[in-house]
Amino acid sequence: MPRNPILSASRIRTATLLIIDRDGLDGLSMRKLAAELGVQAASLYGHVSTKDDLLHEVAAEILEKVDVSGFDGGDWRSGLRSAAWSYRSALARHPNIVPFLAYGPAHREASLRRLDVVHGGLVAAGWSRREATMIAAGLMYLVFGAALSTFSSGFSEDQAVYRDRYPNLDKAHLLPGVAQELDHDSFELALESFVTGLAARAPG
Amino acid sequence: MPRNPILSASRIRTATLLIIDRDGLDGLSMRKLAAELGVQAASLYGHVSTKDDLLHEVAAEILEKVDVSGFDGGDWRSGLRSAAWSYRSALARHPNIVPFLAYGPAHREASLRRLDVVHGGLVAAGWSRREATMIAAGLMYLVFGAALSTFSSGFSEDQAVYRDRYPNLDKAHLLPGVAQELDHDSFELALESFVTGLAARAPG
DNA sequence: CTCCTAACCGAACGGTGTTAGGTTATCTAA
DNA sequence: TTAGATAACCTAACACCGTTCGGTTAGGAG
Repeated sequence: MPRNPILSASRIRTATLLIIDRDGLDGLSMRKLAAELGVQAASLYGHVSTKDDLLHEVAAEILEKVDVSGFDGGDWRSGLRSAAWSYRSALARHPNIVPFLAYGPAHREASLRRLDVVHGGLVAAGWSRREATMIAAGLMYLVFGAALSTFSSGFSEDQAVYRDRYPNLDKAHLLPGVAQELDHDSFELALESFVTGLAARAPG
Repeated sequence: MPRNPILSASRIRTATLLIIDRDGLDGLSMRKLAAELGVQAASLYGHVSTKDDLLHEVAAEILEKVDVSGFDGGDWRSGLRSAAWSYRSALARHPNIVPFLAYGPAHREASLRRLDVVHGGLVAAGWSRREATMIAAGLMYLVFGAALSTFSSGFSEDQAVYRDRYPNLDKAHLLPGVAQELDHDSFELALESFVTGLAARAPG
């Protein structure tokens, strides 16, 4: 093999995610990514077919960390809960890539594989195949919705603007520290309500 | 006034949405938009400050159609339900813009105004301010999550690929016609479960 | 009839993703 | 030891992008 490479698909993915986390999705360009790796932009194309493709690979890597093993033992409620929290924490770690994930999250290989496990667990618990599909879909709604409509990000504009304009709205979320806790508790409430509501019509 | 204008902010917004619906978010460029309006790209900047700004205006126009008036009379359950369905139908009409909406949906003027109404309705029904905030957040999770993780879009690749790979997954969603119905029913199940679960811990 | 000015245009700037073709360093084979 | 092969990177360019600058022009106001 001629010359030992300084680039690799994995190193490129890592640098990509680093830039996205630091500079946002719009802050990522192939030239900047190349510079980060000490290389010219064109060199990246020996390891990556396309910027879009690279982003999909990074997305897959993130979703690969989602753990649905909580579904194997125990009842479907705790399985659903642990899968949801695992999804949430995986996405919350890289909030800037979520708008990209919005291009069809349900169709990703890594996501489908996990949904398949969830589906299997639900059917094993007595739900019909169709119900299982719909419950899994509801899980995705919650997880991806929570990932992108967090209150905590970018709410720091001018608090005075909000004060008078929305008389009913709780202003607690304007404080950065509180916002994060509110995000967490809101997700918990939504998830628990979802599971409780499901249990009300559960089989067996 | 010299010369009667062929451009207007409203006409530009309409054409923008038309292109997004037809060609997707990536298919929108200022030059193409100008061509659609029979004009040069530079001319747009007399009516629009920035492409990003234009997209936000279009987003606002879409969200402006969301109706939360169902919250005024009746109990909080039906209010929540009607608001959720109104959100869903507004977003489902323009799925291609959803990835853009993912950049901080909770922070939009139009969205905040509606959330304020929802919040007020919940507090009037006896929920605490904090609970009301969290329930409204849960509503957003469901609505935006459903808007972007629909099963129905772009699932037509090669059905044979899916057949064997995900043994548990219900294959019903592979049929385009069924997919849309499945989306609808999944959202309904998630929403109803959410409301039912909430009711289990309702005040008054 | 003249002037003013809003509305649009032509051309350009810096930046983007991507490709074609050239260079170089190392490994293999003679 | 040397010749050739080739993987890995680079230089230069393409077409396109959002955006700005300085004209041009059409119509209403005096």
